[in-house]
Amino acid sequence: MSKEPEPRVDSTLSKGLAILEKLSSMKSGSGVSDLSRELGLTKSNTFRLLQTLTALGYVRREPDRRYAATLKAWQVGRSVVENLNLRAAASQMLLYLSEETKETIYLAVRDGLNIVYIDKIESTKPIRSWNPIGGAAPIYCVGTGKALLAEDYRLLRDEVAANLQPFTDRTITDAAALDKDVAATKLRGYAIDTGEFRPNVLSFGAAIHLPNGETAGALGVSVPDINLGEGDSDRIGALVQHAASTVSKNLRRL
Amino acid sequence: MSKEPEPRVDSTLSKGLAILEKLSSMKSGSGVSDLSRELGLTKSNTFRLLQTLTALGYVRREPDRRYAATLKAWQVGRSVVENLNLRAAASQMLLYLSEETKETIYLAVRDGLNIVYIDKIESTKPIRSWNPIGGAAPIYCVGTGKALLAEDYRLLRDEVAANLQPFTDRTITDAAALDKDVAATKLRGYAIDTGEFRPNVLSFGAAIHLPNGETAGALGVSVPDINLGEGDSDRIGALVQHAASTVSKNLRRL
DNA sequence: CTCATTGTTCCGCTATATAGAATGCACATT
DNA sequence: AATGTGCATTCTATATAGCGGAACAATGAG
Repeated sequence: MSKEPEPRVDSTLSKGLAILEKLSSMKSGSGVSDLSRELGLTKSNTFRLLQTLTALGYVRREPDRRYAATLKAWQVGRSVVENLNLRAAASQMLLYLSEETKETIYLAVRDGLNIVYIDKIESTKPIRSWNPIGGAAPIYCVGTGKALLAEDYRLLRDEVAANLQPFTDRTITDAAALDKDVAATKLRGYAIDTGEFRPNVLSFGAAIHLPNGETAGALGVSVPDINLGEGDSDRIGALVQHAASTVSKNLRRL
Repeated sequence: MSKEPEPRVDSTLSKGLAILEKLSSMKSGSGVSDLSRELGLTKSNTFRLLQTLTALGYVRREPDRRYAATLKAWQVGRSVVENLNLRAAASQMLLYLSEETKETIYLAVRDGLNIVYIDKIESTKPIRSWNPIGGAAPIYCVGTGKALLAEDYRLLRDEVAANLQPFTDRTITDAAALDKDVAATKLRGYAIDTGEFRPNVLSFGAAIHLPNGETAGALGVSVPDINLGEGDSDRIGALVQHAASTVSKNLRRL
């Protein structure tokens, strides 16, 4: 096996970010001792890093002497998304899809070999397909992901094909099937996931393009299979495709 | 002169976060040299920190060899907001409202087409308007709910309008009246419930916003109509509105 | 009043992050 | 081709920044 060059990481930075992540994921802050135990750091080390994070505004001391994450991390992260102001550009079409299908609508972008949901509208039907905003999924098994994969397939193929983990019994697990599926997606203009990530949850996705042809993201509809009647599949696919191309046109005007 | 405890900061951590912030604020990534120049760091230092950030998933190399922020920072920030303790941020203002009005004060968030009370302060007056913490109410007939409804009206209108159940003889039951009421709420800056959920129990509500304008929740005052004298309505409405905007500002500083 | 636990400070040592120079790459310009 | 420019990346010797551990303070419980 080829030896990876093994990236050199600054321990201070990674510990600091680990603390930040930990604090961000907790409802109410934590004390120094707890934190250090959970992260396997010494108390004094943890304390010092917390001081730094506090000075930088990422962490605040609660009146009860606990440490808690501030909204600064959120503001930083927000500016990342803002710089792709996709949400604004896509919101009307998400709404339209929601009204037309009454199912759960997602807006997603690619992040390496995953997709991340940056917006969604809940299904109004009792059975929901649940996925949080900010959640992630592998690019090769959900509708939005497959749409994005097809866009950059030459770039991504080898890396994706080398790592096809199964999530359900329908997940694509061999490169040949992947090739075929991507080709079908390109031909049809939108992607179909037949329950390849979550059992019995189907999804449809289509890509959104920037004016220069680059791929900006994808939107999709997620549907529990029992909600899907005869012919619904084609209808939803067409809706998704139309919505995505409309958003792409909107981006031109921005 | 008073000696400030002079916060001790870990330089590695602060430099790393500075890089992250910088990258997050740029539309398309940057090269090592540019970054180091803008931040006043050496190239090799910048390079090393970028390696670390990449290994931790906060930064990615674009195919054109530039470095760009991933959405990880955003995901971290997102979880801050999700775990954000609105109760803590709002508690002082709830108390203030309680002292000013002596009536029952509520803090609520939206959950689909209902609102859920996540905190309250009991009225000190003998006649109470009763609702438990954790209890729910339809979004279109109480003060806090109507404030939240007005925020996301485009998204919610059709669904809400399709299901207007009457609870009292004042409950809004047709879509036209709902439109009008929401418009009035928006104009006035706070919502009024004239006993539309419980007979003779009026309420007032105003929305709380995150720094980017997203709606975080709402707070409100509930008043039995016999407690309400001439002019009290305007006074309480103004108080509620002011309290909500103060909490919103608090969130900014968090 | 202990005793137990947490937050904070101090300090000497060494692993760590650093600066700066050297190397390697890609592409213009001649 | 040959040369030059600007970039990313690697190397290395050195100073110091960050580290662990233990001491100290401040709580709070029993």
